[in-house]
Amino acid sequence: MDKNDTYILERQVGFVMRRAVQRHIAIFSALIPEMTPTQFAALAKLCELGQASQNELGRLTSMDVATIKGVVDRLRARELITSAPLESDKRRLMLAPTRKGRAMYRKYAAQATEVSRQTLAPLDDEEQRQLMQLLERII
Amino acid sequence: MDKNDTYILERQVGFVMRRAVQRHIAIFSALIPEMTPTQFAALAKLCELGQASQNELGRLTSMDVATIKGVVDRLRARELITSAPLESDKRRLMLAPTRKGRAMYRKYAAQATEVSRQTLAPLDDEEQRQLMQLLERII
DNA sequence: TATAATTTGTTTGTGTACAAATAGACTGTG
DNA sequence: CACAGTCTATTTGTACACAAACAAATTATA
Repeated sequence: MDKNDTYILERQVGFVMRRAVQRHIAIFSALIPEMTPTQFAALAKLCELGQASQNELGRLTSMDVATIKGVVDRLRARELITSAPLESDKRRLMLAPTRKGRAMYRKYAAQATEVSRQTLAPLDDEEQRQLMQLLERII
Repeated sequence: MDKNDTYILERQVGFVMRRAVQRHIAIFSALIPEMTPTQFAALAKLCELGQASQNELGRLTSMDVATIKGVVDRLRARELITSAPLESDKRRLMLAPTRKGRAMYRKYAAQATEVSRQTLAPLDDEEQRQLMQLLERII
């Protein structure tokens, strides 16, 4: 078995990305203990859109139907968003942020940007741009 | 509010990394449907080491104590690894791959390398090296 | 040596994440 | 109109992932 054939866990992209995500989540929960990255993503996107169906919000935040349901349930339980079936299409569940939800988003938007800044802090500006571009290409 | 102050989900490292990991996991489970990336990581590291305590294996694979316990339980249930308390230190649970576990590892090691290859396929060699190096620096 | 601190492992609870099965609502086409 | 296909949401089951609390064993130190 050649040296280059050996499987080395530490050199696999998946492993390295998993660890990078772990560090990112740790930074996030240190700066924004009130909610998870996923919850914030859904709330932020909904605030940006004004309103959206659950499915639509899931697609735009890259969450599976089952996942977005759970996230929406928890956001609704905390009264950060509301949901109501759409009159014109009774399959769809329209979501909208509450005043409290919008306030929460405004409160943490700057912090969320800071999370990204700290995550990328070991890199200089050019390297940060490179990393983002490379990541976007392997999505 | 300045344009640059606006929080744009799609431009946050965390969001982009989460999507890249999603794609990676999809590739993994297409090529290696028999086990998860996490299970394979633990099995691979244990095969590399020959044996290790549960805690040690967790540290080396970046898994939380609760997480590694679950992973170990499932690998043991499938008879890919064995576990036994250590005589000289009764706190420690020594793990080792079974013959079946080693066979499984050998069977999929090349496939696992292929998973990394396909994940990075959109990038040329130089870009792949860059991405890996940049990721390693933000861990 | 007694006990304080550390290490290892388990348990519980919460939160993603996805597959697969189901049900109800809509849309398009014959 | 009928009905096949599609879309939206829910439910169930499995698998990470981490925090916090706990017990047991070991090590360090007073």
